[in-house]
Amino acid sequence: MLAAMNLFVEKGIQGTPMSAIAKAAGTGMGTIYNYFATKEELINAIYLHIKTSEITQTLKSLDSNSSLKTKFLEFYISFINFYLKHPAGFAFMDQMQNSPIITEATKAQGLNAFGPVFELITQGQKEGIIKPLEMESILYFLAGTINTFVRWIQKADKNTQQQKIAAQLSMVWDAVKA
Amino acid sequence: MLAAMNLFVEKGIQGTPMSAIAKAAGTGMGTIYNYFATKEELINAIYLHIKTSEITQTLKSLDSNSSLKTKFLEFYISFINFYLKHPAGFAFMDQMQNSPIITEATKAQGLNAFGPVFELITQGQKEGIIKPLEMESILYFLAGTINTFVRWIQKADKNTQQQKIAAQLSMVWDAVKA
Amino acid sequence: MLAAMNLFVEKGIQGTPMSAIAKAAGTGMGTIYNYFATKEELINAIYLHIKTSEITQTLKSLDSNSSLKTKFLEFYISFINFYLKHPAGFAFMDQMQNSPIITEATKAQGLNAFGPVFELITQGQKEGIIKPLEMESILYFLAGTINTFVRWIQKADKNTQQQKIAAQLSMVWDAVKA
Amino acid sequence: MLAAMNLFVEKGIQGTPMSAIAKAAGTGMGTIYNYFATKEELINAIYLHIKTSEITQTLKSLDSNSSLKTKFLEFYISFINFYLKHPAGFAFMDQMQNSPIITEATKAQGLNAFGPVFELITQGQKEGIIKPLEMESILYFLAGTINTFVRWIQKADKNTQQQKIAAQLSMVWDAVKA
DNA sequence: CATGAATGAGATTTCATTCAT
DNA sequence: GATGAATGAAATCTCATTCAT
Repeated sequence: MLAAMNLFVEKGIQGTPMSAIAKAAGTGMGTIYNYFATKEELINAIYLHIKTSEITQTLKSLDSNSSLKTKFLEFYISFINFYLKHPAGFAFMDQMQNSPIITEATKAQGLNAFGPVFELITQGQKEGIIKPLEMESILYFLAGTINTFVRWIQKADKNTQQQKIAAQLSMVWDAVKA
Repeated sequence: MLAAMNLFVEKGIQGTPMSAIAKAAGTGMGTIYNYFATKEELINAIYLHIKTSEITQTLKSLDSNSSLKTKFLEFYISFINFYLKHPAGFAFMDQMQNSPIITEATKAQGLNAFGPVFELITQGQKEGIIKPLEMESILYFLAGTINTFVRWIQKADKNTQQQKIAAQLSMVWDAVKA
Repeated sequence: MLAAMNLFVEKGIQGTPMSAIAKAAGTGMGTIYNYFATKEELINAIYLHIKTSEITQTLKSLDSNSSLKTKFLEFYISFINFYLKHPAGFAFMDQMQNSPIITEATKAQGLNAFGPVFELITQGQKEGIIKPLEMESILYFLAGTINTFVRWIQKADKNTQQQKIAAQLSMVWDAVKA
Repeated sequence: MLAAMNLFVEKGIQGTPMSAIAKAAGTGMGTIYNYFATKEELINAIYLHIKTSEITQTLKSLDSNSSLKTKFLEFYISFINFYLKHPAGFAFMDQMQNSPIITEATKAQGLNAFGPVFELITQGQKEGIIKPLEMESILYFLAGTINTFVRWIQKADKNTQQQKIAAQLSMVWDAVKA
């Protein structure tokens, strides 16, 4: 899966034959097909793996004693850091986000992992700290900002990253705070 | 180009042979190749056409007498409405956003059209109305929010659209306002 | 189709890749697929072509002034001669007779051409010359005898063919005559 | 072998992977290869097994006190009944009859078992009851009629089978009788 | 002796592009 | 300038067979 992901990112889905994946992974092509019935199934598996890791990793770095605002921002930063640490994973997800290859079932499974984010926002709304808008409204808003932000700072000078993140956080928090 | 775009959206780039485009467009395959040297060139042309229309159309609906905040929000709404009116165009751009098929040259050309948005934001910053952040920081932020927002409300109930847009605007404005 | 048939007979269906057919036919592989959507469709087309020729050719050699018995035997001989003249065609049909590749539709179409044989036998039954059995009973009987007979004498010494045919006819006629 | 035969009949040789046979037989793939060196060897073994059973079973039902004509017809009926009782076996043989997979050696071995039929016909010829034609001429004739006949009545209404068999016997006997 | 994961050669099919008409 | 039949490289996927366990 790792070999496949890297190739998909580098050459595109289309530009990566299964034979190339097998070679990069050091196996035979048939072996891949023993685990993933089709190329699409392999792609979905990678998607789900990243989507799940995304949350799992992010949750680890959460300090449960912080204030809600701090927790929220930590969460947001965590996501950004996750993708900065895994640029290939980000590029893969970016490419796949709207691809018809990712099935609805996979997307639904991927969403499952996001329960903790729901809770945090709901809690903030109860406390009157976060705007009392529809959950989806807020989630899609945040997702959109993370996506373009990461795409941008990946290409930017490392020295300015902290400053850019601060700017981003200021916009994000003002956007959602009540 | 229209026939091609609709097919690309419906069946995917991969799933749309040039022969299908020719048939849908009511011409021969050779004719397409008289105007676009390759399939990729055709795709880039469509991309650029939409990107340009996006701005052209949006500028039309701008009332130059409004306050800066109103202008800004009108701009934002305009973008949303443009894509709501052209769902195939949106789906196409969404699909192509991170595709290696779109060349850097095309992307750069697409950016050219965005001069008026630059000016508006710069003006707002001078007046102390908009956060004094890097231009790109703000632009990517806005672009990200528009993208996921449109994708979401396209699928949503038409009756709730206005309310969702209002919610979105409240977040967007709070995010960028000084 | 001719190139394909010869290869199918020589190497078997399985043992004949489309690339080999293309090469033998002096075309590109894609060209074959412009006329036959799949390998199976090509095989069905060959089957139908032979089945149709079988009757067309046979009918030509029929003397309409002969007695019914003579006509019947001429018919029978004609079939045999057709296949002796086209051994590859025979081998192909022999191979395909019970193959699941040949669709029911193709078989039904192939049967259409056999109207004249039906008529001849019906006529013979009316005249009390041929056993008053079910039409299918007689047809399958005859078909079975032709099949194994041709397969046999193809391998046999040419000098004894006439004698073998005479023996066969004596059995066939005794079998069906009233 | 039984599991393999049933799958071959149902899905075709081509459509039956060794893994499917192993699963259906409740063993591992390797185990099959301990008994049959290749898939083709397995197929030849099945062929030979059926060919041998065909005669063995048929001989059992023979009444040695009957007249030669009766014996002959009993033989013929016996073959038909054997295949009606083993439709999968028939379908398998039908499919394999002219397949290049069955080796000449296997075919020759299969023929060995047919000694008793030879004798019966030779005896009939000596007694002047059966046409004094070449042995092969008669055998191929009979084989052909059995083949198409069984294929036909397998699909037919069970109630009419006896009547169809009677019709068939009348043709067969008239064909071979002196 | 049984097992079944691993293998990769090879088969079918697609489709961007060309070019004679 | 328009056309679409011809092309063949290249992609996905299958499966007989092996062999370490």
